[in-house]
Amino acid sequence: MAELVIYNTLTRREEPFTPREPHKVAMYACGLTPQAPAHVGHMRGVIVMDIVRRWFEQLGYEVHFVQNFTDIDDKIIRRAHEEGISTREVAEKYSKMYIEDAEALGARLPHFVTVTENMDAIIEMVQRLVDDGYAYVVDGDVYFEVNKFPEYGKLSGRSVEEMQAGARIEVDERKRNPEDFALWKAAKPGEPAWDSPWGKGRPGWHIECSALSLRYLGAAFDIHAGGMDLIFPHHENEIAQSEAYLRCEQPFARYWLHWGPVRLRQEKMSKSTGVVVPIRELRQQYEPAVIRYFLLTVHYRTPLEFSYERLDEAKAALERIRVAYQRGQAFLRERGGANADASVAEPYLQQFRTAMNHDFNTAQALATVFEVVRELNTRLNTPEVAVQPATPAEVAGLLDALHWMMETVLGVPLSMPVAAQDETIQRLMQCVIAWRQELRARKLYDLADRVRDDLKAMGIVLEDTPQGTTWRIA
RNA sequence: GGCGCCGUACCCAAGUGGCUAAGGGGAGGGUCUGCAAAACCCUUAUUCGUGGGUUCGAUUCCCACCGGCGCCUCCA
Repeated sequence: MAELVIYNTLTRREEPFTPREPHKVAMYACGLTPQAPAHVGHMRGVIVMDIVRRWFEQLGYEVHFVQNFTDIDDKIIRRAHEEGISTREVAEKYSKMYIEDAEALGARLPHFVTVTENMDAIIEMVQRLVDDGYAYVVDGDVYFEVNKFPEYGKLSGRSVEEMQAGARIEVDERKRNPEDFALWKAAKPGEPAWDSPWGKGRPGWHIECSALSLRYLGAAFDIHAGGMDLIFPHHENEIAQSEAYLRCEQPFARYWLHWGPVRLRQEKMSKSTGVVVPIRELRQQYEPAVIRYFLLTVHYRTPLEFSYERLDEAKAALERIRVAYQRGQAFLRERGGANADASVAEPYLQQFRTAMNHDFNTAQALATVFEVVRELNTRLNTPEVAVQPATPAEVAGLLDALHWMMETVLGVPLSMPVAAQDETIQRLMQCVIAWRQELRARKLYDLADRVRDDLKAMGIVLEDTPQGTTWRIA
């Protein structure tokens, strides 16, 4: 079987994946600052990482997946003022919302860690950077000195000189170089603050990810991930401070994985510009499985243009997969179960694995899913004519394959929405279908069609087949 | 100004130095059906932004140009 290949931002190449420790994967994703409701762009990261962890597990790895909440920073402080609650309450409120959204989309949760619970690790890290001469203290602030780290710029592919040429930021006079960044910020009056060797203050923006990932995963961990917009300066700074902290004896992280932005009307979805579709609102309009499917239709590094048309397409495509799956299940109910025969499904499983092994190419993997759907439908369609009439064993094998691809790997449920599973509704539908059958038998087609039309208007689809009438919620 | 990405059919979107350029949505035709729906079959890119170059051969590699986007400031 082909081995897993991952695109590594650090080398700008696809590389075969080799774990730090056999059979184990340690991975870290930069989480968010919980200070506003999450939008579709955030959820793309959630889904990408969920797929990555699931695929590693299928390959037999034990995965330790850590993600942070930056639960104290300037934006949280501002938000707390606006809402008239504490910074802690702000962080808890929006973290909770984020977790609910992630779970609704079928993501298994990472091991969440926060800044405020790990202040000791951060202070210890900053202290060593000061002691080793990588950082300097000014009026209670601590800055990392970029010039002390010769490899600065290796991730984003830029040099300090290039950046200075186009610098647009107002330079803090107290910094030795314009590119130096804060590891620790002295508290202003009234701000939440923690004791440190440099006085009361709080961590700078980048240090938390370094301190938390190294504390929970150790040096040279396998995967460090985030949105592409974090490559510079966030991840560049993380590498500098982390590898300086490790005294340049070990790399910080081994594979850097970045997913592409979600755009809306040709512009990146971003809180700062207000160009945003909150996932909360979208969940009112689309089944979470459809949203998840939509996010998987494009390779994770490609920018994804959000649109309701695309969501509707995703809905139709997912429905096609689900209807085939249900037909197969109905066939097995009628013909009796059988030990699954995987021989028909095997070539498709191979193809699917190849796609996933090629940098988690879900778009390509989905093409294989549809080939299984066609195989299944073809066999179920033509019982007498078929060269290869469907056997329960083969159908069971194809259904197993479909289930594994969609639910186990891609995390998209094949079952219909819960209403269809309600027992009362099921009995009711049986009655309605029986009545309508009677109307059809008496050739009262106008009435039979009215029943079907009325149900359609309610979102219930009736389909008459040679085996009887089926129904589903559209 | 610097660094980088992208441009594949009506729409979305994989992909490869050379076999028929995946798949989905949509549209048209057919089979089946009381009619629908679903499903299946056929049709929808002699061609992969434009112009050069490398090569026996390029959509795929290189250069230029045109168009779109991201980062360089908080950002997932």
